[in-house]
Amino acid sequence: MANSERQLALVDCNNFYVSCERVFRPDLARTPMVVLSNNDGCVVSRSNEAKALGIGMGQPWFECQDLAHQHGILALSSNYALYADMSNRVMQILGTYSPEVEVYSIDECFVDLTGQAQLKATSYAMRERVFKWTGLPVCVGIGATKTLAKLANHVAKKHPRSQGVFNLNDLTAAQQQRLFERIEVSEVWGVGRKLTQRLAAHGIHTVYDLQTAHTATLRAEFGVVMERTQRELQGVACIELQDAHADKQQIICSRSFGQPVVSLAVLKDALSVFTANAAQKLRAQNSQAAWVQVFLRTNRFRRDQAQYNPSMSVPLVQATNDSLVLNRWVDHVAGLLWKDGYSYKKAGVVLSDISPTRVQQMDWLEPQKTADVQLMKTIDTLNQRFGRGCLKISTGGLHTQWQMKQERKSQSYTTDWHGVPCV
DNA sequence: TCTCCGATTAGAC
DNA sequence: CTAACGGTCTAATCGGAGA
Repeated sequence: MANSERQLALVDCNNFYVSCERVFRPDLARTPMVVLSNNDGCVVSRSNEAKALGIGMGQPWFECQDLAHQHGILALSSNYALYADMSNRVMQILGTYSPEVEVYSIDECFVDLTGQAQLKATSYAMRERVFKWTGLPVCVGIGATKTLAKLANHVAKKHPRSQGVFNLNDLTAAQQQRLFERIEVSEVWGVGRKLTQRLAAHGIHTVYDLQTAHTATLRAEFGVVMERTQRELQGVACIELQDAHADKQQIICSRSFGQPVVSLAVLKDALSVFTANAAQKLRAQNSQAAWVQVFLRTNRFRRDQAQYNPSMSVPLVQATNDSLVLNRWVDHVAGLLWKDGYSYKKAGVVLSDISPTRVQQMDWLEPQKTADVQLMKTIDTLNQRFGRGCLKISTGGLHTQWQMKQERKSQSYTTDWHGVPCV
């Protein structure tokens, strides 16, 4: 097809968390293995061997016990410090291939290769360099739009013959049609479980069906998002690359508890740690929040237990990023929400109505306090140097019952000297 | 009836 | 022995309250 087409690559690491673990444990290269979510709850990354054995993405780990014992599947707790560090290395390498890149997630990056002289050679070289320098396998999908690049990446991953690189722009219209007729619509970026069902009700089952569906009807039934997706599948870019990473509009810190929480003191302890984390993220992007929400959750999977999932928001008179101020509100709200007699499984703090710290809402009644700004800076600096949680606001982290289970964590090979053999 | 805005939903990973 | 099921974020859309 036309060489005027945009050549947008999506580079995606294969089985990212598992692959990161294997870099430092080459002996596990053929072991069926998975990485678990927080609390060792669900499977969030699977080796090819684990996939082949039928372990599902997002499956609760306890459901896999039989299979795991039968086949000796290894499960590791997630080690985010390690994955973040490996991710940075990959992104840095990819950044050398184009000035136009968007780090889309921890293991994915869009790279605009339009106009590259040796496109094919470059794509393979990119892949080989990442592998050589980090030990991580990646696949490269290329298309004229982000949605097509994602789809191309799926093809590259699925078909070994592609050798890890697939360019949709190399296909004729007829070849593309035949390919799209064979890919389920659920593989399309933005089409999840619910939409797959609703699309099926309209006779749309394959990528080709969606690509060629009647646009006005699609728009009327499914809204703008689906129309954009269709346009993107047709090669019309509707979703632009985002250069700088925008400030977050909302910051959440929530966690499921290792043990159910049944006392207000323990809940407040957990919430104060969540608040400190959330506030630190806020300060890291030089923002302040004017809206604080607290929520509690009982265990929704326990049909036998009474359910209570309250949440409450408070608007602040003055936006702040001060952990102590925020924590006073969180603490207060927690007291209002709390009811004895329930077994709480999860809680969280949400900061929103976020603005840059420069913009200060004037308040006649309560003059702005600046004394604590220095204190917060000191806390952030110390925590950064000595590890998060080394310094915390007075009430947080004294109880341990609520803390999450992580019984299978690997060492932080790249970021932490502790546990690294000295010889 | 319209508009605004908080709550809910759906999706990604 | 039983029970065990993640965390953060965005954008669109829904729907109730008040104008």
